[in-house]
Amino acid sequence: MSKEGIYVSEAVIRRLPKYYRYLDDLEKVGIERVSSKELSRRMGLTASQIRQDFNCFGGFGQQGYGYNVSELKKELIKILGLDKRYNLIVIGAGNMGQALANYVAFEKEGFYIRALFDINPKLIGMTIRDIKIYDLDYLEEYIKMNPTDIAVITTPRQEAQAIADRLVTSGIKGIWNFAAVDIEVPQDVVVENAHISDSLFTLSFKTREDIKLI
Amino acid sequence: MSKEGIYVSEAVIRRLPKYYRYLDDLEKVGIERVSSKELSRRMGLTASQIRQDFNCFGGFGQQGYGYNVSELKKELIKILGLDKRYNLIVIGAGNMGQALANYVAFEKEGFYIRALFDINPKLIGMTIRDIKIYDLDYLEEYIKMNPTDIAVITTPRQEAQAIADRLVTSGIKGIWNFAAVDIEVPQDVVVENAHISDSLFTLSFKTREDIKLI
DNA sequence: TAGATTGTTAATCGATTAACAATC
DNA sequence: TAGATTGTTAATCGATTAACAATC
Repeated sequence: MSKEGIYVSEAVIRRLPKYYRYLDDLEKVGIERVSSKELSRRMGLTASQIRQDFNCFGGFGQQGYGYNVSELKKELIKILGLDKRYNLIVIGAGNMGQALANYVAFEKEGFYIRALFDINPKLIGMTIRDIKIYDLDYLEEYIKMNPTDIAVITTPRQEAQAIADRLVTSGIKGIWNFAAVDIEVPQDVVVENAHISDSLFTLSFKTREDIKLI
Repeated sequence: MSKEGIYVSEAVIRRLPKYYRYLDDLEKVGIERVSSKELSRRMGLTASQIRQDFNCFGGFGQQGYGYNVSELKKELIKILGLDKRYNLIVIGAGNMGQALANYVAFEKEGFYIRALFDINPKLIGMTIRDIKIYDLDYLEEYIKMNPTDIAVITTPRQEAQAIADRLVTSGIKGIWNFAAVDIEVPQDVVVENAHISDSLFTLSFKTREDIKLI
């Protein structure tokens, strides 16, 4: 962990939440230690890969013993940034926006949805679990007054880029994008796509009987 | 396209829906032809990769011309299996299940949600856009009487594996899994995960300032 | 101590990129 | 025809896997 930063490939990043889930499960059933071999058996990865992945962030294991489950889980929490609290806003209070606002489990991990925004007059003023739905016009002013870490875009795809531009101008550095479109942002802004229709199309592709996966 | 099947890597598969989206956009703004170079500029891929990807499925282009947008889009529809209709059922009529049932756009691509299932007596009997919520006990009988292509799991994670087992026993071959857990199924059943909490954790990781992405 | 398992280096494998002949 | 761009082969790059010395 040099001071100049840790370099991590996308492939490793995608596996990190999965490690966290498995470690959490192991801890819940009371397992105290786990070897990379045992973890590889459970997760369907190779032991080599698991050790390589963890070693991006430092050596958390002990020769002859393996990894302490609780300790490793704690490390993963730190690595993923789940030891912090995040203020979220959701742009678009339709089906997906409301579903996210209703989903309480994110709070357990430190992600708090503080406000929703929409242009629909029928929605504006409503609350979901005490979370207010504001007029989209109020977006910039809201952000100015309320420090916000992550903005979630659940608008129709046509609106997504314009919203992203406004978010970027307002200083938002993390965008979780549910709109089925790739949005362009400056280098210092992180976009994570949750393209669920892409996921569905992938499934329909994989159910083709003439397709063999490599 | 040999009769023994097409072999496609996961990396290629993940790009297919993205190609489809971009081709759809190009068609919508009236662009008739596109070269791999132009498409690479728009999509942020290399032209080489685009040509390689398409050539998994056959040569759709023409030297000196490029690709005909509408034709290529049609090919992608066929490749992704979006020229067919799919009957879907959703297990779990909570936030996410209801949001999916309310999301009409999937129907335009051939995905029809036909029924929801839940154990909550307050939900059973309700309808969402004319889609009935059934008692989960009725799952097997429903599938027996109604040919179903894809089952969507939006239950709490603890229930997901048991549900998957029942779906597999009932002959379901495609599962779209929103539960934050990896489910085990026989080889001939396809699971596509929509692990949105993993996606959020990835975002929180990427917003760490000491992290450099490779 | 002996056995187990890590951290890490080296080897392999697969995916991406480059190059170019074929051809529209 | 000349220019453009594909389809495809070869070169490169990066990720995964294997191997093993270090050590608990």
